[in-house]
Amino acid sequence: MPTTQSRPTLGRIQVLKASGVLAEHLREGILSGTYVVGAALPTERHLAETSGLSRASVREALRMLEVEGLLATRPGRGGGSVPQLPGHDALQRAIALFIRGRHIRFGALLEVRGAIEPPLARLAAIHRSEADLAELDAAQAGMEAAFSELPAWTEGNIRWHSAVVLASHNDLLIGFWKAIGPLRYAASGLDEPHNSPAVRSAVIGAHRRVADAIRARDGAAAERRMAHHISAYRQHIEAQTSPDTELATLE
Amino acid sequence: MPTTQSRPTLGRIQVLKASGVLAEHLREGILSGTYVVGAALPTERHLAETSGLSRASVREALRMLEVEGLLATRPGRGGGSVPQLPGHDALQRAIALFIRGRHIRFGALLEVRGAIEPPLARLAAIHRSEADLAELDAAQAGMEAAFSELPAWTEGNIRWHSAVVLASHNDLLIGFWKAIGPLRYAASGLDEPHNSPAVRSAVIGAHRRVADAIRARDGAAAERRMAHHISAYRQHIEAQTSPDTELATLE
DNA sequence: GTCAAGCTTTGGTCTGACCTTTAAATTGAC
DNA sequence: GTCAATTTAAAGGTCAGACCAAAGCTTGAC
Repeated sequence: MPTTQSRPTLGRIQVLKASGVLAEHLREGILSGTYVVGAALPTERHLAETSGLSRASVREALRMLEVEGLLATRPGRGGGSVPQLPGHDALQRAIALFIRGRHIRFGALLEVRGAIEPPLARLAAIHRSEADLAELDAAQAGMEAAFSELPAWTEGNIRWHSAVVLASHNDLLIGFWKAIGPLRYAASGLDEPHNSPAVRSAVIGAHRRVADAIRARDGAAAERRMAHHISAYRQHIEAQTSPDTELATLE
Repeated sequence: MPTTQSRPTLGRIQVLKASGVLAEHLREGILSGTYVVGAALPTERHLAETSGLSRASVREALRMLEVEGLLATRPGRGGGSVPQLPGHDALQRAIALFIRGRHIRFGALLEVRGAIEPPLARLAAIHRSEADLAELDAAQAGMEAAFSELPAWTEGNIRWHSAVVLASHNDLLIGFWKAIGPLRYAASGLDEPHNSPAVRSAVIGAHRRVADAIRARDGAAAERRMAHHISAYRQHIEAQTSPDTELATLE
């Protein structure tokens, strides 16, 4: 019978699950401010009642939003599901999953870092505040003071690079950078015991030049110098670690 | 009584939920290959039996993995939960949520694009294959042919930039780039009806110069020229759209 | 006033049932 | 025998109701 009826193009009807619909509603409510961040949602039983769904469906929706970083749930009286805005941690988890799942090689991570950190330095030169400069100086001073104390040196190095990145005030790029950081460290052996004093002196000089450009609001110079610095680091690392190493578990 | 007992540093004991434990097990199994991608997982009832949990808990775990992009579930006989590796779509969803939640401004998105696309051009020059060059040429020819046909022109423009980006063969950076693309278009009015013929001629010239550098494997030139091209586009766009526009709904 | 015991609220989990979807198996007309 | 319609079975989707566990609140003994 129905062979000659009109067949409008209609691809794969999207069957919506109850939990999915509720999740969508809550997601939109949290992002748009209808559900106030920090103030607990109605209880599961209440959500079930008002939505007409079962508690099981409500809970599935809440689990989804939890994974998305949109709420945190705590048991017990005074607990509940508290909305929050997705932070760097949620972004980082998603990126880490992507990296593991797609078998991203270590070399590709170095490429990404080499790609985004110089532009971050440029943005830092443009957007940096006085407080950013102070933190940058403090990190630099810390490294120079810890010149011959390797754990502190490494820690200071991370702090310095973080200071540059944060000074960019570009939250999304900062998120990308922070997401690949831990994986890089994990793959390169956590700290870098392979730094000769000569290398460390060179690092201090390079940092100083980048910081000068940021202070002078010279974006082009900051980007160029950071690219140079990272390129040197990369040659240094690639001489010791195979760029074909596959990234494994996170932390 | 317990004031002087030894107090080892112990922060916030992590209380694990049954669903969380199961999710972790399945996640690890999928990523490590114990559960074969494409081959359905055991049924929910079976998972419940073997794990000793209830079906409700099993389903919460499955919902979590579904959000993470690690599996797809279909009802009906022959259906089931089929493992998959997280793709660009999952990454894009997470990034889109981050952008909405953190109220990232349109201007910041332009910064991100300006930051990562030039390095992508450099990587394209390094890693491009012959097939990549062919696609790049085809996109270029398509644009020139559609010079006075705006929708096709815009489509061709996207295709050309995609061709450059894909030629980089850096899956993570490609993921970043693809994630911010739709949001950029959404915020800038989807297509760009504001292109005068003079602008379009300039675009064709700029594209040709970038492509030449990629063909010649000249990474530095490709990056420089792409940066120049994007910078011009950005000034063009910012004259028409406020960079302070907040990004709203996706798609 | 202090502190411990119990109460109450809220999420966490389980059991078992029933509905819906979809592919496979069966049946029957030709 | 072949093919289409029908039936059946195997999944996921949903629900209802119970009980457990955590954690703040209340109350009462001291």
